[in-house]
Amino acid sequence: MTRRQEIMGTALGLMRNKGYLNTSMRDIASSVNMEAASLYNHIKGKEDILIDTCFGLAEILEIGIKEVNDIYFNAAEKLSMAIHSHIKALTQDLNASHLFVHEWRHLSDDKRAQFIERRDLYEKEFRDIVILGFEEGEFKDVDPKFATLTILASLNWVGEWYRPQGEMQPKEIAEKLTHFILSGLQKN
Amino acid sequence: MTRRQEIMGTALGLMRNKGYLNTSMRDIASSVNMEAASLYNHIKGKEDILIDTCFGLAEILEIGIKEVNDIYFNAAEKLSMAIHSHIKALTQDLNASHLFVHEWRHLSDDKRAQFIERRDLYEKEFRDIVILGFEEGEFKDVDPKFATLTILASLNWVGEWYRPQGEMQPKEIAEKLTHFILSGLQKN
DNA sequence: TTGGAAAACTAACGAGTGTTAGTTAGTTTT
DNA sequence: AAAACTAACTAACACTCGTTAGTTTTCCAA
Repeated sequence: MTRRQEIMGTALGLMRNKGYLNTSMRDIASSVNMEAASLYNHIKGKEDILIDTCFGLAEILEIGIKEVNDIYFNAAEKLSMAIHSHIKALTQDLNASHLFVHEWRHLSDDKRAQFIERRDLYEKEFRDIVILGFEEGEFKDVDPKFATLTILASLNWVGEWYRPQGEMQPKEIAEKLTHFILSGLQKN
Repeated sequence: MTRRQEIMGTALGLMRNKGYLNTSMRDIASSVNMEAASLYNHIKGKEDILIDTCFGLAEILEIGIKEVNDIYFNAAEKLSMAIHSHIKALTQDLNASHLFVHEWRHLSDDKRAQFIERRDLYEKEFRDIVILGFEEGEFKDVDPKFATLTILASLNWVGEWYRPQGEMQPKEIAEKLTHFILSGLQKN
């Protein structure tokens, strides 16, 4: 592991605990036993951490959804695989997920605009699955925009309560979410 | 409207746009055309804004869920009313909702502990409805904890995309959410 | 063994932070 | 008329922030 990766990893942990703005370069530095100024031999600046993390996770998610839309045909199957891919990516690194879900707001204006654009595109890929399901006659005639936002809210919230040492593992979480989203709470 | 309310309202708007930590007392002051120091004639400090807002909304939500659990009997009906109450409270003041959903993390340690306690209690009231539904034989045998977290994630996310001037109004949103949560996406 | 890059250091800059102290003008109460 | 209160002000305190400049140490390939 390079020093850069060590710094990044430590920074992400701090930022998940205290928030991006509340984590100072001096906090990060002392956590890896160096001075704040020395960090600049490895990273360009504080925002680098946020940028790398947010866009890194965005890319993983994009690759995941594209794979799903390439390989599978049935909408329910697609949705299931998309949920599995999303949950796998989010639970892989909870520190990174926190930045991706919560702290992207603190990106500088242009980077934030780029991030939102890619986020909207990802949302659209999800929405297309919902629409496909309706066209196939498998899904109800719901408002696709509304349904997609609701689904993604549920998925992203997993990062808030999932614990790697807990009893529910990513695969099981994804299965339960898929079932819940497809068939709801009510019997019959 | 008192000067205090004016300051609070303005501060909440700024904090929703820029985040709590990124909003300085000087920002707030200049938005109400006074000096930062003068704010202290009306509020005790910056955290006052966060405390008042978070606990104020918490109380509204608590009253709502208690009313639901007092009046209604059927689990599906209870859930529907709880969702309506929650969405009504959240959409009433989007600026306050943002602080309630996102910025409570920046409360000082003891206040944050109090907040989490009340949040967990509210969650439990919701969970009891899910459990009741299963006992009544109306709901599926889902993991109540998991289901409740997923439901609340969907509800809280509404504050991110709801626009008062948009076409979907709180009542309709609540209805759609209820239907989605009860019966899911899939036909049959 | 040595030259040079990599990686650490110290010191400082300039800006911004929440908050307090002390003061003043205007209004209300006694 | 005197006292008290309200709400604004200026000035400053005591920090913290991200970052840069310049310097020294570490370490590895030639």
